[in-house]
Amino acid sequence: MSNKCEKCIVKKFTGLQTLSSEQLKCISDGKVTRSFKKGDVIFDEGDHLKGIYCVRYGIAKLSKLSTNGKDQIIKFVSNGEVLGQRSVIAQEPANLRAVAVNDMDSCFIPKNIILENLQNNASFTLELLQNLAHELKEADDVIVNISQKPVKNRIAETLIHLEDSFGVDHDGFMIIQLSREDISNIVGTATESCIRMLSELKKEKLIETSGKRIKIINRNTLQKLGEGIQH
Amino acid sequence: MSNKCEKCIVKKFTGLQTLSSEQLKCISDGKVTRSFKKGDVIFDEGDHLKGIYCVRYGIAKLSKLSTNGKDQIIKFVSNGEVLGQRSVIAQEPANLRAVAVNDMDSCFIPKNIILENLQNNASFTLELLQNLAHELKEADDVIVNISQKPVKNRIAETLIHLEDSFGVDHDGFMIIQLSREDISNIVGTATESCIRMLSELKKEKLIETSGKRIKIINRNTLQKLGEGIQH
DNA sequence: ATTTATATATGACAAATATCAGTTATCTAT
DNA sequence: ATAGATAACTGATATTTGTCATATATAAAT
Repeated sequence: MSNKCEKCIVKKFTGLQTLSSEQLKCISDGKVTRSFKKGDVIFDEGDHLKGIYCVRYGIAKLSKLSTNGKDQIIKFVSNGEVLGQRSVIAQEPANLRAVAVNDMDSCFIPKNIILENLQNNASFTLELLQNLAHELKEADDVIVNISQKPVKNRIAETLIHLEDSFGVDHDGFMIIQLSREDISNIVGTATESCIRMLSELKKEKLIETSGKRIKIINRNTLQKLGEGIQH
Repeated sequence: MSNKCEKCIVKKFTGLQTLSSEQLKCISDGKVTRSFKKGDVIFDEGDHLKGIYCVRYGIAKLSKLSTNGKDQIIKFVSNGEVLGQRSVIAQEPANLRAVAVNDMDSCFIPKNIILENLQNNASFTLELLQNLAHELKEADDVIVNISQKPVKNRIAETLIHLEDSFGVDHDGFMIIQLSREDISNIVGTATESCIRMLSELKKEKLIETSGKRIKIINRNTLQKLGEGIQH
């Protein structure tokens, strides 16, 4: 795996593609490759980030602690996506906590390089802008779903979304493996409720499980359920 | 009220401050002042926006229809704020519906002026970027609150937020007047539940009401309730 | 391989919220 | 000012979801 930014495939998925060769060289020289073990905290709510993390391999979850002590998962970030951009752009402390869902490799790009490009590189900034615009739309969707759909539908939707985002292995089980607690923290429900709903989905032959591993076996019905078309 | 952009006070609250005098002149010449009556739909989900709306006077609500037929209110936009920026930036159809909460005046700035500035005017783009970054943070907060706090707390928080955003009149009643249905669509609950909670807050002497008008009379306790400190 | 810890699962029950029905108040239009 | 329409309110009840207790399964550690 090359550690030259010019050759990194990740850049093609991010605003980094708009950086010039010299700039990429510069990042490449200054950058640090940071690896995290499953469960490691990449940054926490309130941290002052010194740069952004470009995920090369693995998955991170972004979450926020509620006053009731529950940790709401806001989104996942994986290969070719970027962590911490919002905070660096707004020059504010992180509003979310980032934790590695599995072992993870990332490139750390120092804040000053980002800020400099924000000043001088219009296409870079535009790219970030469209990134944020997309994230904002997704956040709006989450708000609607979480407030209007019953737990079971939200779980159905979450499973579809997780499969689409991270794919399945050779047996058809989803690549991403989350604890029941994580899933309940995505949909915003009690862990027991989440487990119950998964059991129902199993009984209804929409999914199969094997430990943490989950396989969708009736995608159509599950998807309709997630869209709230039927009970 | 001047209709020259160079002199418009609104520009100081928006990215428009970063436009040059010639650019402002250009917008001023090309722009259209658009007025809306209470309840008018400014744009709808799926509309292809031809520009953004800069609110000079009045308040608009942004909402999204759920599959269950309920309209989730995502946020409000008022004086000096901008409507439709996300869609124009992302060059996508609107993901939200915008409706005038009361009579409203706005300046319409055509898309091409925005897009051109996105290409050539780094400070303008940066300003928008920070705008979106802020909106994104707020959306994250909404997700956590709506999924983790009970209805009563969310209503308390909403009332505090509405008072802070739009202020009170000489009698201490909130300027913004929403229907009970609107309030329930902010917190994501049934209208009857919302009414019941407002009644409780009245009994507990945290608020007073007079028709649609609401006055906060024990801000401290209401705020603590909204923050989830106590039941 | 066996113990220990942690995660998953299920039942019984409590609490929160939604729904439905019906009443009263407020707004709107003539 | 009055009639009709719409919104606000309240009670009774159903449904959904959360909590607590406990059992079983899985993972981690010696």
